[in-house]
Amino acid sequence: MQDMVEAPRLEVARLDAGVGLRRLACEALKRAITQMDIYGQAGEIRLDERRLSDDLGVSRTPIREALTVLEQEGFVRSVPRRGVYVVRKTKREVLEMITVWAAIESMAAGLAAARASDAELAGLRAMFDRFGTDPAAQLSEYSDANMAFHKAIIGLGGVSLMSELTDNLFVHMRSIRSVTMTEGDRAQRSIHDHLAIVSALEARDGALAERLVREHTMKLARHVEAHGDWLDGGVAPGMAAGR
Amino acid sequence: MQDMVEAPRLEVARLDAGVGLRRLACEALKRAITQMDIYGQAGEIRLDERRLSDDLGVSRTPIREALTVLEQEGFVRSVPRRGVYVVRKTKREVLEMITVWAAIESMAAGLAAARASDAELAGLRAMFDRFGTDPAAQLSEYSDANMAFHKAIIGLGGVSLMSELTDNLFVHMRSIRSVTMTEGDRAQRSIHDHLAIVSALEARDGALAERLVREHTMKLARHVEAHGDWLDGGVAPGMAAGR
DNA sequence: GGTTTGTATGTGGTATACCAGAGGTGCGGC
DNA sequence: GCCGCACCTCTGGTATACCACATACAAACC
Repeated sequence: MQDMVEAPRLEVARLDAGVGLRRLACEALKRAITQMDIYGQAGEIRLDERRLSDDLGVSRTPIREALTVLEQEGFVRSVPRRGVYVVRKTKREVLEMITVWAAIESMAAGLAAARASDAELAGLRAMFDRFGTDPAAQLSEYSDANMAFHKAIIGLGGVSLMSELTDNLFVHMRSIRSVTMTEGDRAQRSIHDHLAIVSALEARDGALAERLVREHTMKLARHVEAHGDWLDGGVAPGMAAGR
Repeated sequence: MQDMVEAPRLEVARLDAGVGLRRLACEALKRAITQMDIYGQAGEIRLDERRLSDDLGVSRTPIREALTVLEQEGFVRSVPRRGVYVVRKTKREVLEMITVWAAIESMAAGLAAARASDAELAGLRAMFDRFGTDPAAQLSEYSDANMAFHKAIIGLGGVSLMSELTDNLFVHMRSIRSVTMTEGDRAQRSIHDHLAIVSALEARDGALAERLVREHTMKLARHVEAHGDWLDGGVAPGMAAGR
């Protein structure tokens, strides 16, 4: 107004007050649940509200709100007057999640072929250089890279709702990644599929990309169909050996 | 025990004890929000927790939990220390919902072609006889029938997760059905598309059913793209004339 | 007269107290 | 010794009280 020269302003960091304990508690609980090997131990895993509020140092109210959110997202199940239990996904539910994932990601791939920029596709291809072509080395690390790849494709679709929906699915899938990584050459073939998908996207062949993505993901579904029986009541294979 | 004849028991409605006030409040609020014409009025629609708890006759705690659920489902937005507001979907968000819907339902149609029984498909075709072939008569009723048809297809896919996810989407879509029903012959063409989809399913042509469903739904997306500008800040057309 | 600051009010966030129902355990009767 | 009932305890559900923050209005000072 009075001049072009700005008065020397104190650049404070805008500390986001009001983030609320609910969000904090929710994230803490989700982290705790996802990194806990749910399938490693037998018996129902019950969450005690009072115990949680003691451990986290907040009252029961934010805990309850966080548990409500987690229940909506499918991580826990609250049975009235009994308590809230960590849910163990059944094989059928895992297969359903993979199917929905396939549906969404395949459409996202079709959209990405049309609207993604060349630079974005180049970035997608660059993801492979980051961890090399020997995925058998660090399975867990490869698992994360795998997830990142699929997330990236969905993001390239440009429909943020797809990213939101699949984010939840991926968090669920992460807890059963032990089954997705067995059979060492599966990872190798997975890489091959991924490269073919990137090539289809670069060729702007939406229909092909769509088909490849769907077939790739449904391949995982068939794998779980064949080797995922331990989900229904058994114990995770290889989990006893430790993380 | 003592006899086969049962003592005359009072069949009370089993006022769902244990379901909790949270569920009750949640459903009441969702009903109130969905049947309120969100786009008819200008300005932010704020929900006062104390007012709601007074009106519903329960304390603020179940109200807050219900609002948390509704926020997760995308009906309201809670900004800290300010209040909770009813969300108005932007045109972009509506388009995203339709896109996700198309992705899920098309895959469901492909699955349905393979796994639905003949009887189920016959029931699907029977849905058209229920309200005749003149959908222009009662638009709102046709809208519901339309939704029911698409829900049925998704149900026939056999993946219950798809039904759960799209149920939320459909509830959101319901509140903007005014735009989906404009252009009288759109409904006519919609019926035509639906019949073609049923025929493809009956022919067990999964790929065709998949393509038809996706094209049909994306037709709606293009319609919204063309005529849905009032979503971003305007007032719903035809809403002023009254319900 | 305009801007700034202080205060008051209202609203969401949190904590806590109370209530009700579901299991578990112990005691008594059979 | 075994079964059943009653009481107790533990836990989730609900209500309410309190607190912190945000906004708006008003007054005072520049």
